[in-house]
Amino acid sequence: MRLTRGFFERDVLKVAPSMLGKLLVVRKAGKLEKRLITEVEAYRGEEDLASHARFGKTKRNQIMYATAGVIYVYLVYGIYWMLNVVTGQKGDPQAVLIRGLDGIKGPGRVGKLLGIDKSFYGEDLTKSERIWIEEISGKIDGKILRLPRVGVDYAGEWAKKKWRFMLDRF
DNA sequence: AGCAAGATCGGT
DNA sequence: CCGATCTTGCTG
Repeated sequence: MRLTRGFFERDVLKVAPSMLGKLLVVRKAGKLEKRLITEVEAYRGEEDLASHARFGKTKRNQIMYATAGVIYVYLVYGIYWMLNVVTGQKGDPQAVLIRGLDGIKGPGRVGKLLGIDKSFYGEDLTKSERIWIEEISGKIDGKILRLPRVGVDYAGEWAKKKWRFMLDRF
């Protein structure tokens, strides 16, 4: 069953770990690509110096201030599309970066596999016909690891926060 | 207008 | 360790 608005409207530190073990579904060339989400990172508010929202609202990050459940994508290093989900209350910039799927490690590879590009910016996960997240039947066993976020050394103390979550056995 | 750096990855 | 490749946000 597809996740609805309420799931994403909670604080990002609640949403991020609860996205683990959910199924990311993307329609690609007419076929549905379904993968378990195994690793995510939380970015929380303008005060979070690791977040793109640290400069306040800009053209690139404006979607982070929108209603939860929409997608934030951006290009890093001129090559890789990063797939994020906006969370929390409207006006409060929060997002979850999807860093890994079952069998796919690394956010750059996730974007590449799923064919993510600029056209996904602002897509609504609760309504879209080509991308959404589903609850799976049954339970995922194993614990959730909490680790520091990757590639944000410039963020000082904020780089040390353990806002990266991953399923132990993947 | 110009520039340095980037929520990465693959090859040396 | 380094290059790829291009957008972004800051500086002047």
